[in-house]
Amino acid sequence: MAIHKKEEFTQKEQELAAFAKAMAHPARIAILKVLAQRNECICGEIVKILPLAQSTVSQHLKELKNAGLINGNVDGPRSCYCINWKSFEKFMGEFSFLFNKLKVQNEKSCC
Amino acid sequence: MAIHKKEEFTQKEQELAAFAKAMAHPARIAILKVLAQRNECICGEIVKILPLAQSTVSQHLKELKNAGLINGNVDGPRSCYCINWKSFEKFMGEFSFLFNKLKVQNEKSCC
DNA sequence: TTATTAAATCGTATATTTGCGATATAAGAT
DNA sequence: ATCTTATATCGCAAATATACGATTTAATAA
Repeated sequence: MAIHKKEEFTQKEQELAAFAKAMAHPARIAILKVLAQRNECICGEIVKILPLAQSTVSQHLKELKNAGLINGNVDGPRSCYCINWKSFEKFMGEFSFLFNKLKVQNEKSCC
Repeated sequence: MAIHKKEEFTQKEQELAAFAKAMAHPARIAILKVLAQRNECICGEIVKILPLAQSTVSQHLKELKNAGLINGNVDGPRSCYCINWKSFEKFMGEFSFLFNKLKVQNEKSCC
């Protein structure tokens, strides 16, 4: 693209899009699932489970962390990740709010 | 990437990722908002509202339609779009189910 | 029929994402 | 101090997404 126009949209629109983007890859959905299922925050476990190289998984984890969907902290020689439920709920709530609210006043779709 | 590995993930993971991807751009969030707010399914209206060229908007609409998030039908010389509430609810439900369910059994995050 | 209008599609430039191997970093083990 | 193990980061190649102008398509208006 010539110029990226993302900044011409509202803050909220950009935030929701960024949240969606963080989940817009099956590998990251799979990572979130694994993190959500375990009581312990695995790290190398994810690499074993996913069909991807270690460096690629690390990159996906970084994206999820940057988006605020997961937390991570170093634990000795390894890293420990887990879902950031607060931000997750915040975004899910915003999506539901945005669309559910509107749905009520516009129940009948015209096409 | 050398080879795209998306098909190595489960069907559900791919579906959720595709849904998220459809919303992973502020322009598409904005389009969904406009469609949700109006009782009538606009078309050229969206072009007027968004800071993007007509062809670009058309492209975004196509993506939303392909992802099943909106419906569209030709109405004379113009096109009419609206939110596909059913598929929207389906996906929102799946996300909530996946993560809310897991959250209950894993309330305490370790980091 | 020809012009107008609305929207889709094509072609193309540029930006971003995805993926991997290689390398770096950092902590614990020997 | 050196080796091992776990993870992060770098550099690069290939794929995909974003954006636009130009063109096409299709329906209504003149």
